[in-house]
Amino acid sequence: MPELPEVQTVINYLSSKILKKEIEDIKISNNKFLKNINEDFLKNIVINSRIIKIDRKGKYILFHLDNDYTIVSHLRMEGKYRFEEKEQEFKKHDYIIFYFKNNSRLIYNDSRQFGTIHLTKTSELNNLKELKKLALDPLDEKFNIEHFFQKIKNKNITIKTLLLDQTIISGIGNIYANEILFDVKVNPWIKGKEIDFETSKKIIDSAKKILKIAIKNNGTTIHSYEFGSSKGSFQNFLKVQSREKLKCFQCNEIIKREKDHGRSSFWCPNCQKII
DNA sequence: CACTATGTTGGTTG
DNA sequence: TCAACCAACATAGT
Repeated sequence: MPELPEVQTVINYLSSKILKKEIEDIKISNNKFLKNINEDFLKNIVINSRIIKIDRKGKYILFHLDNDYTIVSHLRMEGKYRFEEKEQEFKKHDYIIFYFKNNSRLIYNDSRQFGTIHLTKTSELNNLKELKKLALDPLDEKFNIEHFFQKIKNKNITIKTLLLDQTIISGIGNIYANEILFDVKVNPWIKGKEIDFETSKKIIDSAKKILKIAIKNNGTTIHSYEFGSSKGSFQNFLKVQSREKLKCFQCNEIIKREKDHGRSSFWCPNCQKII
């Protein structure tokens, strides 16, 4: 489900619901999400604690507890959180339940079971292997275009695939990679080594712009992404993603779709020429 | 029914 | 080190 805008939307949603609530119990019906901990250890640390802050690094959600531990959650394709004020029917693929007082609860649901959960000391957060290797995301004020350019300039793989590499730039996934490249009129099949500094700057500027607008729209719901039970609205503004065989809004050319490293690239062959 | 697709990423292979 | 491929899994669409 999530790229940066969707993850940020989930964080905004949860922050309005669960901060400072005492966690009284956890029920886990599927252990496979727990990566560097077992169920007993997670329960030991989390029960009786409170989540005091929720933020993210790249697409990883960070639940900071009041006891110097942080839960690190990645939603991968289908992970979802929802908060319930009052008990309701469980849904298929509800796998982890955090119980607060008054029967309110936070539920983690993940139909494809790809999601991951790590637990680490907050002070050692940046030593976690998964976070350590992540690049900054383009909305981070410390994001450095020169650094980005250095990482792509010798690469013999496509700019589309490079934008998906979280060690080069974090937060971008398939939808926004396609949309950003359309926005800057760069063909997705151009190799990293063919991109000059000016173009890489344009790409980053566009990434900032598009990710911000997408956050304002609560993300993009194409298949199943939702926060709580609400959906995003950025799908109404997509220019190429999921528009195969439809006319380009800019020039009426037919939008193409082809796989690049197993992921669908969508582009307008007229607007996005090969250099 | 068989086959392909899907907002991800890690491990393996050459 | 780099790039290609496949795996994890459920579900919807052709």
